[in-house]
Amino acid sequence: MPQDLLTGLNPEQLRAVTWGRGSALVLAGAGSGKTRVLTTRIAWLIQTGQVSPMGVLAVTFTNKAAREMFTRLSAMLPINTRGMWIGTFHGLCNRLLRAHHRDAGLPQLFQILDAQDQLSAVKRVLKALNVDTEKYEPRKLQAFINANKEAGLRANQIEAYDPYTRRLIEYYAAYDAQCNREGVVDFAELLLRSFELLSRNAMLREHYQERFRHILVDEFQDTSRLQYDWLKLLRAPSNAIFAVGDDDQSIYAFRGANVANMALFQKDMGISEVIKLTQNYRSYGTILDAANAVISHNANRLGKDLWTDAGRGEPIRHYEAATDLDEARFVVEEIQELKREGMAYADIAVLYRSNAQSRVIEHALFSAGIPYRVYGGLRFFERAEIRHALAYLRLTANPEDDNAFLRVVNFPARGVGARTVEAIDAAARAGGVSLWAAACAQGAGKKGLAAFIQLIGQLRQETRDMNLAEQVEHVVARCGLIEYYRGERDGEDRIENLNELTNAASAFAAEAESQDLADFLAHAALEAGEHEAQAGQDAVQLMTVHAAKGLEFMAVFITGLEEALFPHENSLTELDGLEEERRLMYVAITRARKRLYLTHAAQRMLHGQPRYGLPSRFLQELPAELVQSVGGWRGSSDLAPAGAAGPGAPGRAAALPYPVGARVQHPRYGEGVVAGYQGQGAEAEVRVSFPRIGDKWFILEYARLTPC
DNA sequence: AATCAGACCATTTTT
DNA sequence: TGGTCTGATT
Repeated sequence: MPQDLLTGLNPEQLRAVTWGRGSALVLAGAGSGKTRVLTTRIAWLIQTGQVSPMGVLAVTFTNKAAREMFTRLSAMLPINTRGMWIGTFHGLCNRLLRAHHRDAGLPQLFQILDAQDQLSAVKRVLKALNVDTEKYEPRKLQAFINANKEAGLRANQIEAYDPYTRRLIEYYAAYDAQCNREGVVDFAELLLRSFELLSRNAMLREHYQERFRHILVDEFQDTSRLQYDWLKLLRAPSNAIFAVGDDDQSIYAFRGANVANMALFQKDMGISEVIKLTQNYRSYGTILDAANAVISHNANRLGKDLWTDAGRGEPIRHYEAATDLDEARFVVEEIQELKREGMAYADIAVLYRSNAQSRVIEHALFSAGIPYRVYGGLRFFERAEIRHALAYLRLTANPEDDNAFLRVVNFPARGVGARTVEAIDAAARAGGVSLWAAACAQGAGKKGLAAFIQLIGQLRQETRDMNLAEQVEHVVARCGLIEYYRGERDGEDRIENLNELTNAASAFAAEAESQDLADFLAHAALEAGEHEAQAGQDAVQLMTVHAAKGLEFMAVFITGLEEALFPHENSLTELDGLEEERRLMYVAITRARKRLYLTHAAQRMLHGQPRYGLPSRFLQELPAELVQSVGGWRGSSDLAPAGAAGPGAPGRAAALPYPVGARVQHPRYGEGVVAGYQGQGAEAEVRVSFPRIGDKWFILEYARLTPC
């Protein structure tokens, strides 16, 4: 009964869950029970008979969030949630396009290109057109295509005012033509194609509009222009969209996310009043105050402050490291202390702005014998051996798949060299046929190629009557990859992964109740799998701040809080870049439940060069009373940064007007940090590092520096 | 076909 | 600094 569902909700949550007046925008702060609200609302709508399970469309950004929703919903309602339309934008579009492939102009078994596949497809297009890839870089073209598709634009809809862009448009068109020819779609195409399908086909559109009485959107601040338009297309005027998001956690603008959709949504739907979830169930007061203080420096906000009734908690700890090594040492020592106090390693996260920062910390953790896990490596379905195996599988399903063909025609090596492939490619282009067809036409003579053609044909035959897991197992066993990796030095792991692929297939078959190879391949593309996980192991979590979004930890270290690093220097030249960096800081702070450490290093090795950074402005934006300094190199004389003791440095530190790392003011360049000294006596020079300007050398005697 | 040296580059990346 | 990519070498 409804009371059961609704007990334990706070007034804000209750209001959101039982919202009854059309579309709603819910501003859900970090840790405010957003997922709970979303799933409870779905359950409530169903339980009160306002909608049938089939009348709900719930959209998320990640597979993880979608799974979470399924799980919670199953726990709340005695219904079979399997057939419900809950999923990622891409997953749901895939579903839509499979169901209406004919109307969408796609083959029934269309393949999905992931980012890597797409890049190789782009390269092939450029090669076929004889384009100078120095001038038109494949990656740039890929980004151009995706950005435009995500804005809802086909090649012929883009306006160009310069010849360079006109060329890009031309290549975009050629790329789309190639994809159509090969029956493949990239990620952005899934969305654009289904958007076009629905906008062109009124019958279909009305059918789904009629069906989805309630549309619910998670992480609404991350929707792109096209995703928002897609949602609007699916909504009949009489139906409601329930959008949940947090503008303060919008950190993916660089990937096409458009926070402005939140304001636009209010306007489009005539929403006069935003529902705000501001009670936080994750962190102590001090941490929330810090988060509120930092984010209050942003100008363009819908506006909300988080609060808790959990009490103040501990102060935030700030450590000023001399160097990145010192920072890592501090992190390790504190982790050891936390462990001694009884905290599990897995409850501790070390966050950083960019991946390059992980190495020093990893090294320190490794040396100390502390188990750790780094997010952000290759995921299961992205590994080379898995992609090879999938390519064989794709060829058994559809030999015309040129991407797959090229990937494995000579892997493992079977004597099909570049010349042969070149010839096949030329023949295919001349005849307007697939590489497979061209290979079959001329393959008889060439030994290796004949073997390949025979192998694929054989695999095709043999797997015809097998179930999914058997197919995968058979292809993996027979395609020659196992033998190849057996001969490799570190091939055992790869063989293990290949065997794991069979398990992945049976797990998929069970979960999705599908024995369809195409479904499995789509799954592999859409859900690349867990990040390098050793699940169950008690290990410290290392990740970028981006990767930490949505997660929480008892203790969090935010490292590298230096100007030019966090906020990142590149962001300062981007439109609203600094605000996005600040939101990133906000996300980072709100990951911590109990204890939060902030660290920065006066000197850090970057690209093989020492860099001297000022403390991040975000540190200054924190109210001093929330932060407790836990020491650092300034406080103890034995921790001078490496730069001070190098060859050429003056013999006696006392003779120096400023210690290395001191903040100084220059009349021309502004505020900087003393980075080092060189030379003696009258020739002594001082190096000062200025943010955004770089390092400058001054003759010590004449340098117009003042301490600050 | 595989290995190696040198060039080049270096924010973040749910799908 | 170190990872990746390319082109030359064997």
